[in-house]
Amino acid sequence: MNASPSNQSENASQDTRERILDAAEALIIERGFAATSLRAIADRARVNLAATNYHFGSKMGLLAAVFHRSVEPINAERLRRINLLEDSKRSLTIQEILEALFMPLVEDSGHNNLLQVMGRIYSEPESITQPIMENEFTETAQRFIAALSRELPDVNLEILRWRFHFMIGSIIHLMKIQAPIGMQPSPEQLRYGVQQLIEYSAAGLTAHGDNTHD
Amino acid sequence: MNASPSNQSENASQDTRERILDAAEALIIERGFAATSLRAIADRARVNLAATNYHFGSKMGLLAAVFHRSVEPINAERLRRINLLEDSKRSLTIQEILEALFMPLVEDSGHNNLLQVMGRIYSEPESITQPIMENEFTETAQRFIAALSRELPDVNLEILRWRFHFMIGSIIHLMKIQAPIGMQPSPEQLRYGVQQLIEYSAAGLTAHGDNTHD
DNA sequence: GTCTATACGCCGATAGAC
DNA sequence: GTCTATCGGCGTATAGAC
Repeated sequence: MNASPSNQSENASQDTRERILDAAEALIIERGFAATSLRAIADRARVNLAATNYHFGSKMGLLAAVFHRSVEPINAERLRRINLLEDSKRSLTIQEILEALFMPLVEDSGHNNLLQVMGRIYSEPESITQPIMENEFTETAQRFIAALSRELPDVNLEILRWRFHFMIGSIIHLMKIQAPIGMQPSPEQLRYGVQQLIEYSAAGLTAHGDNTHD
Repeated sequence: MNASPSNQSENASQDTRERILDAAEALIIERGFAATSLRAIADRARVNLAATNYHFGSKMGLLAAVFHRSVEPINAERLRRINLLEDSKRSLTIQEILEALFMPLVEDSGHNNLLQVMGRIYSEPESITQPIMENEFTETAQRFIAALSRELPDVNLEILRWRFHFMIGSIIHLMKIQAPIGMQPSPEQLRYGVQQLIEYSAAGLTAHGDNTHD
């Protein structure tokens, strides 16, 4: 495994790309995206400054690539779990669905810096970053909203969408406060926070609207 | 009222400061903070570039001043309402407390661009912006957590703090998606979203922890 | 004190040689 | 594919005019 490549020039190019991605990821975790310059990334990756723009087009393109590499396996695991649950044909609890959505974030699956990257990137400036994440997350969100709606027939679909957004806001905020400057949150803290979030969100999602007073 | 000032130089200085603040606020709402340069702000305010740094020390200092000017009356109104509620000496509903916290955001009190500024600023890059907002919000948060804790004696205080953070994440996310690029959300939409959030959060805050399954 | 003119060292991006 | 050179714009600092 990982034997010497048959085509060395192809591999060299792949290697440059990967080195840039690795360096960018490390620096983003350390300092955040806005505070990380392409020059610092190029230095760390031992490549020329212009190589970053050659391979990724722009700083934003590089951000999108780093984010995608981190979030793609998590989304895949989320979809695997919700598929498993739905294949069982039985009725699901809200807890089960939310566990399928959130537990892949805190369970180690090879790399363990996914959460740190996401925490950083979710904290980045507005209009540039948000479309990237929305695209990355749309399919997953639709699948889980559908699953929740199936188990919550009394909650109007439009209202359920609102509530799903509130939940997303909570998990984003959780990742931000758990991943402050260069500090690594302990896995136990993270898992505990996510468990609290699941309990909180399950209650919020199932709220019935007529208890407006007393 | 507003008669000619007795000291014109004092007034001129105040005027420059205010013009910079106004220009900064307008541009931040239009483009976001990171995308707004001090040069653009100075041009719009018809002052010299260096005047921005003279009056506010740095771009971040200017951001803090803009944010403070927007959020201070809202926090004052929040505290006024929670004081009123607590002075009544009766037991409060969670709904009432959350309305005191969130309704000042969507009720017009003179200016109506407070929400847009906050939506923009909450979307800005991480470590620079977050301390500003935390300082601005700490007193209010403590008062409301205390009020909620009084009415939720069965919820462990540490868990209640987690849940309060989840709720803050939701309102931040709501402000971000309601205030996208240059677009003004309708007051009805905003009010509806906040009402949904109150209902959702009230259910989440009161969740009792032993319904982990079925 | 208030404000201006000017400059310094970064930044992201790109054109063109190899 | 990679490199050098360079561009315009940025936040910031300061010396000096009023």
